[in-house]
Amino acid sequence: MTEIPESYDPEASEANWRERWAESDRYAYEDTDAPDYVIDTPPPYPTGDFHIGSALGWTYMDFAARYRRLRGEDVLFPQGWDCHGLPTEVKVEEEHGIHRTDVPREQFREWCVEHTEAQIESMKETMGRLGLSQDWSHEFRTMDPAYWAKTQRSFVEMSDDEYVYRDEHPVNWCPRCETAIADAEVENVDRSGVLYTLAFAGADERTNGGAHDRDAGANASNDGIEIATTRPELLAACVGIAVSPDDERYAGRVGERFEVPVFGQAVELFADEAVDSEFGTGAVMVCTFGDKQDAAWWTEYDLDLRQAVAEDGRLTELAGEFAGLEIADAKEEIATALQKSGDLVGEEPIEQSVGACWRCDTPIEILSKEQWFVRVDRDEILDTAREVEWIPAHTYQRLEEWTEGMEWDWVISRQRVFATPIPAWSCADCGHWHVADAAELPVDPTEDAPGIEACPDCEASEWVGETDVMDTWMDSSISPLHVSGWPDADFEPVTLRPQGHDIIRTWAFYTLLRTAALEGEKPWEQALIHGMVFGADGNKMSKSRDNFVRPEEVIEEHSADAFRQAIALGGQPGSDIQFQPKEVTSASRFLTKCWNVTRFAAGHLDGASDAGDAATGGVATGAEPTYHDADRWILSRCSRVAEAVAADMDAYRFDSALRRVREFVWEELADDYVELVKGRLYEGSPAERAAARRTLSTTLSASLRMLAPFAPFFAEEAYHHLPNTVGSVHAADWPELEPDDDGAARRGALIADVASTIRAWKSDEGVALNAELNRVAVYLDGDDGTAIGATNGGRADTEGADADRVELDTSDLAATVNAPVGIERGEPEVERVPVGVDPDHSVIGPEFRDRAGEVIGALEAAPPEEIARRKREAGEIELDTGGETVVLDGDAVGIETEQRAAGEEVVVLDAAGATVLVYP
RNA sequence: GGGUUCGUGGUCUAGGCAGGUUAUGACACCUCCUUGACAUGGAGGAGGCCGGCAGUUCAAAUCUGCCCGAACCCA
Repeated sequence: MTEIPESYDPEASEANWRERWAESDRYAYEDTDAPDYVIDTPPPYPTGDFHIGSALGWTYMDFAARYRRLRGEDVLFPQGWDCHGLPTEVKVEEEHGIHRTDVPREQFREWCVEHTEAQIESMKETMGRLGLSQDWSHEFRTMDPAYWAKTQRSFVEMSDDEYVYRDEHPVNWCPRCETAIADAEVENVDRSGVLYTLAFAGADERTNGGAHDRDAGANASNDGIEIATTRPELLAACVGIAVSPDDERYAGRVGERFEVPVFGQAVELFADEAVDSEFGTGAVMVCTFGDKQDAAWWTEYDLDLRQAVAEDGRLTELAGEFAGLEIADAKEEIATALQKSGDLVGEEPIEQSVGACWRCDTPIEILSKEQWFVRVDRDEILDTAREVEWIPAHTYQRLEEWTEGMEWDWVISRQRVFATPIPAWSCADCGHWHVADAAELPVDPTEDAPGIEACPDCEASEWVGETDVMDTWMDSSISPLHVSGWPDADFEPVTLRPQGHDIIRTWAFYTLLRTAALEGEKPWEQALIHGMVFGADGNKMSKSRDNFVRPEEVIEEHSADAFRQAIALGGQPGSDIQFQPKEVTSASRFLTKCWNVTRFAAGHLDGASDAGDAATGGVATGAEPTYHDADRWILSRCSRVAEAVAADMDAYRFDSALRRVREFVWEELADDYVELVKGRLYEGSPAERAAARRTLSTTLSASLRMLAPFAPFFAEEAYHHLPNTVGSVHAADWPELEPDDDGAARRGALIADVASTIRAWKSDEGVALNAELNRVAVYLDGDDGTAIGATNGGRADTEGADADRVELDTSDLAATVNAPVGIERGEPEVERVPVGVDPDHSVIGPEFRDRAGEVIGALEAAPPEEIARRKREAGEIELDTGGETVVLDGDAVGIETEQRAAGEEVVVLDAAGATVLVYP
């Protein structure tokens, strides 16, 4: 007998399989004729931390990947890394105690690469521990030249197609990172600020902006105006004042000019719908630029450009004596100056929402800069997005809302180092921009010369390489293209994009934009959008809340397989899930249960030549099996369960799929079937033992294969211990069992239920479960007798049903309950006392419509024995309802009975479909 | 302010699109049981105005409207 340990040791087993899988190419994509299933796996930013939220997304992908392999599809589950970005630069600066400008760009890049490689290793370690089955031969890193050559290629193509252009335009600017950032990288944060009310004096037409002439106001023909602002530090950038056109306070004053206090430039009042007259005084100052609204007005009203904030977040020369101050200090000093000059007329605290850099939380400024942009074609993006199947469907609306709100084109240039170089040069003489040719890529224009000599505009031949680099989303948003072999291979949408709902507006959005622009195609067939993971207290996991759980901790305490199941059962994909340690506990108990069943089965199957091949259900060489109803029943159940689980998996309902597998294995296979066949396995004839063995082998093998996507380590371990299996469970096929005849399955189900009813009764009575009983008699109920007789075709009459009852095979049942079992005809020799009625609402409701309530009331009010008598004698039931007589078909009413034994020696039990008399 | 999702025993969750038996399961709790795979087991029990109010309907956890509450996204 094969050594099969008494208990399952997940730690040893998982370590073992992890190693063996790593050595094999088990999960490698094989380009065969089978349908492809290609996952556009998220390339995470290599922070070094693969947290529980990531684990959620990746276990979903792994469930799908493993399931599809069992279905025989060619699965490509690659893994990429979105390497470029500021956080790495900052880390490297810290590690080496330098500023990035202190060393050559090439040196700095090298350090970033080294750092990133270490972070990637750490995350791969966690991925391995979780049992993820990526195909590492398809790993990609956006920092590798082979990859960023593709990013550059996409830039060049989009430049040729005029999606990419260079222009001066207001952009979001992070003063700390000192780079432009895209709308998607701006997050609104709530903070308390101060709302200042400032007095602007009326200004004479002749007054000239910039002159510090406080007397100008005094001579002006118009009155002053009070405006409200939270940003007095931007006064130097003030280029206008706006009011609502409906605001009566300012009726007729549009066009008047005012003098900006302290700084003295003159600005004009204009009216615009966008002004909220409820806010402050109803008059707001317009700066270049306080916010996006200012930028919009700047364009619409052709206002001056006064840039008061520099790239480093300090005030410019425009701010005169305040130049060089940082925003916060400038705010205070200018407020003080306003107070001194008497122009500060009010201050009050206010809660406001300000845009901040999502990487460092620093409030952003809007600066007008010459940058590279990608044109945002909202219609094209949404048309593309609508071709994708979004799971769940409502996640599309997130994308739609975001897309429709896009006002600015996507700024893709970044003033950083560790990123994909923008493949362009400018002419030193005339400033003409030359974008690289596709054949030159990859290229670093800070080091390489362009492929052309003379400037096509001015014939000069001195070129300045672009030092700006690309937004990292330019790298990651071509991931489906990269994965499918672009640009060498023709692009076809990949199967699945799995990602969290938090990056719909970024990764999903940009990928749709880029695939549509480059290939005129949708990037993927399906987008599976998952939720976030919350801690035990119901809040989003965070270190500060101390509700943080690391996947490694859970794996160490229980196992990766238990963790994966807990994730699957946490809720349906798409919803946020709360991490439940109790689900992990429950999952590891299930594994113990499975282990014990496997151990039991292995003991009976080992060396048994009649057990068949579990993997294929192939023909065995030993005794020809004689199947019992119990065998046919569990085979039929197993077949149905495999179909239902597959349907769930196809719909990405991992929660439901795993629940089905568990219920089947635990309740039906272990609790019922195994109990039913023990007798046969121990002391049956060779033929009936062979049937039990083969059935056990088939159903257990099928169960392990269904469990394999969720608990890959356990399934592999158990599968290897199960005799007659060949190779890895992960290389097996999805269970497809011959559907058995319905009648036998129903008879088996009845036997299982009777056994379980008697087991429950024994337990209740405090009788040992293997205690011998004198005799058991099973009386089939009318309805189920009919159902069981279905093999005879049509509705069974008494004879048919009886004939079938004789066929009901009781040997398994007898062995299980440890008593001779008889199938009896007719009614049991016991008192059946009607105790209630069970009206069929779906019949009575539609028939009697608004009188249904009365009918049911009358039914329930009448004595049950009377109803039962009428039903029995007439086949229909006459009832008085409020003076009116109605007639019900007898079939519309079930009679609830309690059954009492005539003699004291008999116990009457109700099973589903039968009445069971136990003679103890 | 706009959008989306969600409110089901103590906790978490299924069911809701296609209205119709006793509302699913897990964890915790209580009682009983060592039987030849398993006490990390088995059998049973208690615990629910399915957020609230209206409406539609013979019939609502399920459909509709409003309200209350929560989370996320956007402004």
